[in-house]
Amino acid sequence: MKAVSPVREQLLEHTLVLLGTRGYNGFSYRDLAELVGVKTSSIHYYFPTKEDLALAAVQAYAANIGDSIRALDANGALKEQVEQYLALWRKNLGTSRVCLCGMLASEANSLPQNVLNAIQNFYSMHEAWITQRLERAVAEKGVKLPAPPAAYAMTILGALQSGLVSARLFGKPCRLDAASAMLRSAVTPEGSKQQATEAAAVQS
Amino acid sequence: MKAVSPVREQLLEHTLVLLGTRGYNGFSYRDLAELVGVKTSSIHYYFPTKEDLALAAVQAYAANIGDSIRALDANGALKEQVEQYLALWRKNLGTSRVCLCGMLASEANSLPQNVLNAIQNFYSMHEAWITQRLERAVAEKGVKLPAPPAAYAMTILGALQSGLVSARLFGKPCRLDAASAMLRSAVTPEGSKQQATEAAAVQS
DNA sequence: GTCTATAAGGCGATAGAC
DNA sequence: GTCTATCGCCTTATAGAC
Repeated sequence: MKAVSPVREQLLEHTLVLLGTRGYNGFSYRDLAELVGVKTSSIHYYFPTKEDLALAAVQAYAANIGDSIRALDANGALKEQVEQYLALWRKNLGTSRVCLCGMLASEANSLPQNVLNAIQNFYSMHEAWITQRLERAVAEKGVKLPAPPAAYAMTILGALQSGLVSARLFGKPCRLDAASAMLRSAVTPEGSKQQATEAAAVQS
Repeated sequence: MKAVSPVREQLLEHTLVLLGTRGYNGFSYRDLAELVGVKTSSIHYYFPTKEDLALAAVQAYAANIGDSIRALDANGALKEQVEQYLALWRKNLGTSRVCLCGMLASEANSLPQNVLNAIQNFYSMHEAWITQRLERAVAEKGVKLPAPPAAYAMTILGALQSGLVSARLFGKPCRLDAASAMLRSAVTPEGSKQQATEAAAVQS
């Protein structure tokens, strides 16, 4: 059991929020210091450079979400797994935050390679998870997909990422629904698809 | 025929590049001034504040893409229209740029409402265009979509936006292909779908 | 570990000469 | 229209006291 610094924890926690709301180029050590109630020099004690801070934030975020996703595997049913996975995405709605890795991915040109690698891992983890569920849906339920599982997983992840961004842009949480419905209906056999497609209808 | 300032044009042109590569918080008046070969004070002459510059950039970008999209309507065939539309997206590949409006959408918390409104219009224009093509595909070719046209259009636009971001993140242009294939196959009747789905296969 | 103090430079923006 | 000069503030980062 490793000792943890509560200040370091708070710095990391608030960095997750700042990165999700404003992005890497959108916040400063001063912003973070004021949120935590320390001086900027204290941040440098834990995270010598801003890039170090970003790397730690991405790793903490990915580890956190990774744990949540692995926890879903405990429950057997495919539909429930997907439903809980989508609930993880919905948690961002109404918070003016988007996925931290989606945010930083769009700032790729401002970030060092080690941070980009960590973001790539996050993307790959999600795509692998979705791909597996799609393959199970095909094998167990005879579902017909409009594309191969890996390719379809990529578009679904992209649609979810963009869904959060556009939900925030328009101030309409329902803008995530279309992407959610896409994954949901992909693991639902033809017969029982009625409710899913109706839920996917988006009011303009 | 309104007289145009060549300096203003150059400023706008380079701003489109800077916004697409680094984002709103990722470049400065100094960066822009050096690219154009003027002093920063000259930028303020044309665009008093950075927000003015961003608004003009979004409007120019949207007008430009809007013209390109409306030009597609001249050709009749649905498949060719979609192919040319996808070619517009592919133009970003290999340039380290993503869609300017996708980029700024992820920086929404740093932007004033009038800029956000312009970005929303850009999104709505794309979704309306895609929706119309999907509806035509359904009506004329009896295509079966996995979701209602408007909802499916939203996910496709999101997948394209995210496709550019992830293609740049991974340095793999093929990461846009899955999203492209999705729209392509949506306007292709069942029988002739063979090539489309094969093209969508993405190597990890 | 946290602070004060400061370095060294970048930021958007403005005044006023030419 | 474009420049020089400058303002006031913010930025990341470091040195060294406590």
